[in-house]
Amino acid sequence: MVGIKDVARRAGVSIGTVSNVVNRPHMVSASTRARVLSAIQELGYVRDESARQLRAGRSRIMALLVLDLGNPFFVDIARGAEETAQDEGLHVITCDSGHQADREVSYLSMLAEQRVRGVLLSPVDTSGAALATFRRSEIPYVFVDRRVPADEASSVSVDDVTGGALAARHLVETGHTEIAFVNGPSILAQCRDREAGVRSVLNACAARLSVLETSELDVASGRDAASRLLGMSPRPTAVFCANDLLALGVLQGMVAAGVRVPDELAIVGYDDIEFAGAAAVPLTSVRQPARRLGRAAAELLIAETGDGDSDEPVERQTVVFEPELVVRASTSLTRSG
Amino acid sequence: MVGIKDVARRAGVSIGTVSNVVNRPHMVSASTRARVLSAIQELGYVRDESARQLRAGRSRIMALLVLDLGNPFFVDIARGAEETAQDEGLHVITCDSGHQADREVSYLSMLAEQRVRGVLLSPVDTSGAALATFRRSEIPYVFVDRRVPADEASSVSVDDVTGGALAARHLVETGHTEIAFVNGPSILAQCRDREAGVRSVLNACAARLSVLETSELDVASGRDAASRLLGMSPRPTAVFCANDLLALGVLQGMVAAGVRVPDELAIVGYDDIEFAGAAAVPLTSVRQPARRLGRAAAELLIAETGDGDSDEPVERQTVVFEPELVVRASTSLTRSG
DNA sequence: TCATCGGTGTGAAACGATTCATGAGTCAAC
DNA sequence: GTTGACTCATGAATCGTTTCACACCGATGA
Repeated sequence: MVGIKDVARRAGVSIGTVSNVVNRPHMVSASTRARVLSAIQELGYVRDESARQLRAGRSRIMALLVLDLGNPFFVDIARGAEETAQDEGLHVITCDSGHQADREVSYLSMLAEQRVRGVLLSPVDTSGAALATFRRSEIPYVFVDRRVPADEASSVSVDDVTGGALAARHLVETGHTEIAFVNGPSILAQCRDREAGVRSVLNACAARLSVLETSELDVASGRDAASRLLGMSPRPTAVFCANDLLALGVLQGMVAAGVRVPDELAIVGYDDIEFAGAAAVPLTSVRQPARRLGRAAAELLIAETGDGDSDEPVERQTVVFEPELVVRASTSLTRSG
Repeated sequence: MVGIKDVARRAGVSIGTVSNVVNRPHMVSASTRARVLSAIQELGYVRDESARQLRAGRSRIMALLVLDLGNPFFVDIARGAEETAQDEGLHVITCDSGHQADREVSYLSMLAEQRVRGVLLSPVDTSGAALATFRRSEIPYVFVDRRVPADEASSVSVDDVTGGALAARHLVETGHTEIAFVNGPSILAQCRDREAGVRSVLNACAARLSVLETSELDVASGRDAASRLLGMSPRPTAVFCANDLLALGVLQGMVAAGVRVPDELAIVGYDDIEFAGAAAVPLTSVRQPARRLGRAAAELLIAETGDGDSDEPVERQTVVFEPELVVRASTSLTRSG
């Protein structure tokens, strides 16, 4: 593989000069520069980032480690992060832990070995066992879609308690008193918070709440939940799902079972992914500003890693966005039900 | 940041010994090994992959560069690739070109600088302008979801001509004679092939075909196409879309306009993403084995990069999977239409 | 004529790991 | 007591860059 010294030889200059041509062209006379550039062209020289990084001690890559790329919510976060990174001349690599703690650990250790500039992290494991070892690497990280105390790290999240409350209030206001909450694994803070929001509203009124916990936050789990809901008596008249994938699964199960939505069962999802609006019955959902989440997280991380020229420690920030309820057909009675 | 020499000093051994403990533990006596390991623990040493890679000349990372992570089809490909990579002790990083040639170029040059082990590539640009410079880096690559001549590179794809024909035949067989094909940008080989498949069937029978080309392969473009379809006269009775995102958009537009599906308009999608089955009207779709695609591509790449120990050039392979039609409600008349 | 100075280019010292030839020590066999 | 074989550990060379102190050169000013 052709290296800088091959270029130097070809152009008849020293390797230092080649490096200057590449990194500080103004320090090199026009004629030399032209000679070096054409040598680079002819040889097809591509600079070796690992050598560069070894010398520099820092990488130009930031990582985004998400819970589930199958969830378009996280894809939107990735898009937001990439937008910001691109503005700063950084690259983003996206890793998918698939909700598995061991994969999270494996990715984190790889990222530490790569000495990435920083990590945007949407962690599986709240206990921090995975993070405990990573933290020693001193690579900065920012939590995404998870609020943590500011002394631990910066974080960008959406107020899930409010989100849960929004959904619950909407169901109460549309007259439901028998409500189910299909929640994901309670190990996830998002799930616990959404449930807390739901309870805060329902405890204050006459509605009855049943909570069904699923093992995953995906469509298949939603279908499972649907069959469990069908077996309940009295059967709830409304169901709120911890995310849109669950809601789509529940909807699918209900449609298959001939249950009319929203007449016999109202459904509210969470995230407002693009597919929510295109569902069998367009889903009412709690919208999260995913792209802005990604942008903000990347900005915080960049601020934290700084340009390395100032020594003052950047203070950590906790950014919390507000969710928004989007009402669609899945909770709006159109015919007399 | 703590390096191998800090560990060596702490454990009272040479750096070579520390390296041996990490990479060939059996070559080190038990007592020394224990001493070194505890030094590593205490100091929180994390080996620097860039130094390692600089020495080794090769990376342990393979890249997957896809057209659009917002399309679950590509997420499934990523999952498949990761499964295979994990078995080989490699890591996958996923990059999203978002159908933009300039981002593709930018990612490719980053990957070349990183000296990744190889790239699984689902390219925007068929002309190969982006690839032309990348090819000089001599980093192996395998095409995913795009067939190319075997002398150019290995490739793993699905027979899109057959896929298009499957969809068209299904529509003809269910009695349609006025058929629209909502296609993505014809710059994409997949789109051209699917159209060819459609034409091969429709030319042989009495059906009439109109082709609508969209600028993107996403839900929003599908909605646009829907409004164009609504304005046509005679209005087609069936529409085949080049992927499920387009189909979902068309479906959404039709439902919003009060057009009954499938009674007034039958719809067929492509890819059979998970959301197709959960749509407003469950979509008939042409299924592609995305995960197997990813797995196969990763396997080919790994075979190609080899273990570096043998010099015989691995011959390139062209793997082609067969698509499969999945019939659902969007093309099955249930009431008298 | 001599010091100074900006503009260019050089060469060597890092960066942090891996690897390999070599050496030091131990033990068994002759 | 010498030899050979074997086990462990060492130290230096190496990977491909960047960076920095220094050298060179022609021009300018005193």
